[in-house]
Amino acid sequence: MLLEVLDRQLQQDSGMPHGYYEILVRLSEADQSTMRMSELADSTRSSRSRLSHAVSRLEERGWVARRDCETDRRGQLAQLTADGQQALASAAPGHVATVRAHMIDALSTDQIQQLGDIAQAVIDNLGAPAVSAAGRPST
Amino acid sequence: MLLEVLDRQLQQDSGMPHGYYEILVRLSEADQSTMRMSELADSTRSSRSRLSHAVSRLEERGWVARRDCETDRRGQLAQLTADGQQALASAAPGHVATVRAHMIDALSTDQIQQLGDIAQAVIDNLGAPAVSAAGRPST
DNA sequence: CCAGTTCAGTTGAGAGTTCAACTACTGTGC
DNA sequence: GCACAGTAGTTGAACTCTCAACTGAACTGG
Repeated sequence: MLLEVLDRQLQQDSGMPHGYYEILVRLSEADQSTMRMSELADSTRSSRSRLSHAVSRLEERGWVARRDCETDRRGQLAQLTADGQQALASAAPGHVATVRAHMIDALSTDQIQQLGDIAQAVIDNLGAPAVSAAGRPST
Repeated sequence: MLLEVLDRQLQQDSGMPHGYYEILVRLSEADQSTMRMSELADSTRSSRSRLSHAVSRLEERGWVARRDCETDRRGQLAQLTADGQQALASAAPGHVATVRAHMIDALSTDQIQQLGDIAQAVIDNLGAPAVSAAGRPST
């Protein structure tokens, strides 16, 4: 719920779903502003399907262009366009501002540190166990 | 992203969007398992529109019934049905288990306490400021 | 009593996500 | 060389959410 609120704020602020935002960020960080679709999917932790749809929308907006991959004919490359860079540049400050305003500024330095540790602990735990709450002896 | 993962887990586990789950929970806690639509919307922090759609789906599944309000003819009452209680009962353990497995178990007692404090601080901060990150002097 | 406003809730369109096919290409083993 | 499995990516349907418009009912002032 806290999570939802933040998420919603982020989306509204930048005028795009933050999944899209992440795609643009990854691309902007990549060599030649270009990435393989699969890489992009993995690095944004989204399904291939989702990415495919998302890139289609971004393509419609002219922010990303698709090209064929020369070495693997199954492959597709997504490249950030000049317009896409523009869009990213104007969205980024809003994103950052919102996060700051709502989270960082609300917390003490200690709390930020703690939150980092907590997130890490949870993430570490996500991959492995999938434990049922029922049993769970000492282990 | 951490947030998304958790959210997705929750949804899958109980076989229903967790917004729906929350509706059922509120209703089950209410007197007569019945609430005014607006109350329900407020208490689940969802828009009236969203609630209206959601209750419609829940009604189709036979988990919730709508009735007219006797004192205010604009009003509608949502009531949890027997089937709805069933659905809730079978969903709840999964929900709880998932949260436990992925979050609670991963954290120390201190961290859980800290997380609570952090969430509270952020929430407290959400309502008021909406500060732009740029300026933000001492205030 | 009537116009104007506010409140309760619904509806429909548009957007994003997921899931389950599906196409097309690559790599492997015989 | 060929069947077969695996990989890359796309597509369409189903679902939920949001937003803006809309219906009906309840107040309020004159």
